[in-house]
Amino acid sequence: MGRRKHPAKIEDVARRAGVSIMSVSRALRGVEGVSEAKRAEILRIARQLKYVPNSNARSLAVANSNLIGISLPTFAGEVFADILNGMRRTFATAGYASVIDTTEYDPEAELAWVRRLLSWQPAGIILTGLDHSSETVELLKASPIPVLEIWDYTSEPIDICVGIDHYRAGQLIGEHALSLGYRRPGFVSTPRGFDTRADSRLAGLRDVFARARSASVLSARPQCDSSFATGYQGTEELLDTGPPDIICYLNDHMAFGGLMCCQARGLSVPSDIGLVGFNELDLASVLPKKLTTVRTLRRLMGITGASDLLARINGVARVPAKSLPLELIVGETTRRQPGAGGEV
Amino acid sequence: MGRRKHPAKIEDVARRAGVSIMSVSRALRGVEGVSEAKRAEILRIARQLKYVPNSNARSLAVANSNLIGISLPTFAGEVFADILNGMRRTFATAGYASVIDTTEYDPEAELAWVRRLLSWQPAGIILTGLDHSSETVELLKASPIPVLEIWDYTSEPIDICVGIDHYRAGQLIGEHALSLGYRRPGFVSTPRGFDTRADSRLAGLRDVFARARSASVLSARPQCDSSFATGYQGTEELLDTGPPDIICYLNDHMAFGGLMCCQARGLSVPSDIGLVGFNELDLASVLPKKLTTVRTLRRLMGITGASDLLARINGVARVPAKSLPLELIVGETTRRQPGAGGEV
DNA sequence: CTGTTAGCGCGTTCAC
DNA sequence: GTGAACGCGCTAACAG
Repeated sequence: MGRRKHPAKIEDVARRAGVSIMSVSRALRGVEGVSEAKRAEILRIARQLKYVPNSNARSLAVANSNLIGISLPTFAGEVFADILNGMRRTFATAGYASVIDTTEYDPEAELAWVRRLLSWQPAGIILTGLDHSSETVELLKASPIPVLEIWDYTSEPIDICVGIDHYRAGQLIGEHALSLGYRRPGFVSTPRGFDTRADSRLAGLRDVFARARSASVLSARPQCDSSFATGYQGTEELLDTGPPDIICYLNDHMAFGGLMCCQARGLSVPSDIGLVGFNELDLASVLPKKLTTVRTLRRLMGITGASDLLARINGVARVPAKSLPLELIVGETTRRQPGAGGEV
Repeated sequence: MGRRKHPAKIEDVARRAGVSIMSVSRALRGVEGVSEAKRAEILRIARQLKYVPNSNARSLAVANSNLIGISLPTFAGEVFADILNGMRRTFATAGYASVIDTTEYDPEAELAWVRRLLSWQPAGIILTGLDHSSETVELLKASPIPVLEIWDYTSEPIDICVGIDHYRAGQLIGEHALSLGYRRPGFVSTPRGFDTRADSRLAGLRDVFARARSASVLSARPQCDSSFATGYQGTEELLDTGPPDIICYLNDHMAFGGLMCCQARGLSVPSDIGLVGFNELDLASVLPKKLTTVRTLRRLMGITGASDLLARINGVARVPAKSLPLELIVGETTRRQPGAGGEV
C-alpha cells in the first residue's frame, strides 16, 4: 500500500459511491436525510479509502469548532497535570477536544500561543493564572470566545475564573506558624517574578508576621532543574544565613528536599525546625513523617472550571468567579504545641 | 470595548486601509510586493483592529501546516515531560507548533486522537511506544505525513523511531542483580498490559534469571493513584508472599515508595533487601541513599526524535530507527559485593 | 430522501 | 507595486 500524495476527499468518496457530495457529508456526520442503505455503503467506502475529513475546511464552513485551547505554565509536576485531568475529562465527555501548550512562565510565550489559538477559532480558551501581557488581555476581551482563568483567583477576571486565593494561603500558613510559637520564618521558592502565585503566598506570609511584629521572612530562591534539588539547596542557603525556625516551601516536593537537607545536617524536625509544604502532593502518602501542608482541590478545580466554561460556551451570559476552599493539613513536620522559642 | 460577534477578517483590514486584500495578505506575511509605507500602515491597522488570521482558511488554501501532533500516554511523571521538552524546544526553534493529547495507555483513545490529528493535516505526527491499534497503523501508513514513534525501540517502525530497548534494560538489571548474588527477584509495576514497556523489561529480567536457573521473578501490580503509593503497596505484597531478596520497580518513584515501605518494616537496604529503580528521576538527587537505577536519556531522545522528524518533513526519504544507550547507575540500594545468600 | 448553489477566509495565479 | 479572479474542502440553505 503506497502512501498517496493527496489524502482522499469527500468528493472521492462520493464518486466512488455514485452519490452526491452532500449525501456523503450527511452520512459521515450522522445527520438525517440519507437512506440507511446508502449510509452504510458510504461509510464502507469511506473506511476503505481511509477518508479523514478536513477539519480546516469544516471549521471554515461552519465558523466554529469543538476545540478548547489550554495554556499551562509547565507540564512538570502534579499540580497542572491534576487540574488538566479534571478539565479534560469534563471536556471529553462533552465532545470537545483540547489542545495544550506550555509557556514556561513567560507571558510573551502565552501571547504567542493565544494568537495561534485564536487563529483556530476555538470554542473556548483557558489560561493559567492572572499574569498575562496586556496585549493578551486586550485580544481576548475583544473576542467573543469564552475565556477561563484557572488556578489563581480574582474577582475581576477576563471572563470567568476558578482558582484559589494564594495570598490567603500564605496567611493561613503564617497564622498557623505563629500560633505554634514559630518566630523566624523562611520561604523557599523559585526566582522572583517567575511564579506570581508563589509571590502572593510569600506576601500573605510576610503580612501575617509583620502584623505580629515578628522577624521578617527570609527567602531563598535558588534556580535548580528539579523541585527536590531547589528545596534542598534553598534550605541550605537559609540555614547558612540567619537560621529560621520554620521554613515554608513552594510545594511538597521542595519541602521534601528540605527535609532531606535537614536530615543530612542532623537537624531534627520539628523540634529543631518546622517545615511546611504546599499542595498535598502524592509523595506525601508514603513519607514516614506526615508533612504539614495545604490541601488544594486541583482536580475539582479542573472540573469546576471546565463546567463553567462549557456553560459560557452554551450561552450562559455570565458565570461568577469562584474561589475554592483551602485546608491546612497539620502534619508532623511542625510542632504540635506552642514552643519555648517564642521571644528572642 | 464590546466583544465583536465576528472577528476582523483580512477584508476588514483592507477596506480600512484603502487597499486590496492581497496587499494586506502580503504585508502580514512579510513577503515582497508592498511598498514600505503601505506595509507599515497595514500593520498598524491590523493591530488596531486586533486582526488574527484564520488558520483554517490559510491551511485550506495552502494545503499544509506547521503543526506537529503529539500523542503521549500521560502527562503524569517526569518521563514524558522530559521527552516532550526536548521535542518541543526543537520544534519551536524550527517554527513548528505542537498540539498534544494523552491516551492514558488506551490504544482506542490514541486512534481517536490520530484521526483528529490527520483531519488537521499536520506536518508530522508523534506517537509514544509501539502499541497501536491496527487501524492507527493502517491510517498512518496510508498517509504521506511523517510519523515518529518514540520511547520504545523497534527496527521496523511505521516510519521513523527513536527509543530505548526496554527488554535489554530488563536484562541489564537482571544481570547486575545476578552478579551481586541476588537470587529471589521481585518486580513491582502497574497492571499487566497497561504499559507494554514495563512488560518488556519484566520479560528481560525473567529471561536472565531463567537462564541462570534461579527462582522465577515474583511480580506485584497494584493499582494506586500515585507511583509512590504503588511502589509502597507492591512492596508490601511481595514481602508478604514470598519475600524476594531484590525488588525492581517500574521507575524511581515506585522504588522510593518501596524504600519507605522497607524502612517502615525495619528492613535495612541493601543488606536485607536490594532495590532497583528506573529512569534516574529528579527525586534521586536529594535522597540520602543513592538509588540503583537505569539512566535513560529522555531529553536527548526528544531532541533526536524531533530532529529526525524534521528531516523527514523537509524531504529526507528515509531516516533509520535509533536505539539510545542505557546506563546502569550503581547506587547504594544494592549490595556492592556478591552476597552470601547465593545458594539456598 | 437527494442534489444544486453559494460562500466560509485566505493564498495562488495572472493580469495590469 | 498592485489588484481581480479562482479555488482549497466542506456545509448551510435551498430546490427537486
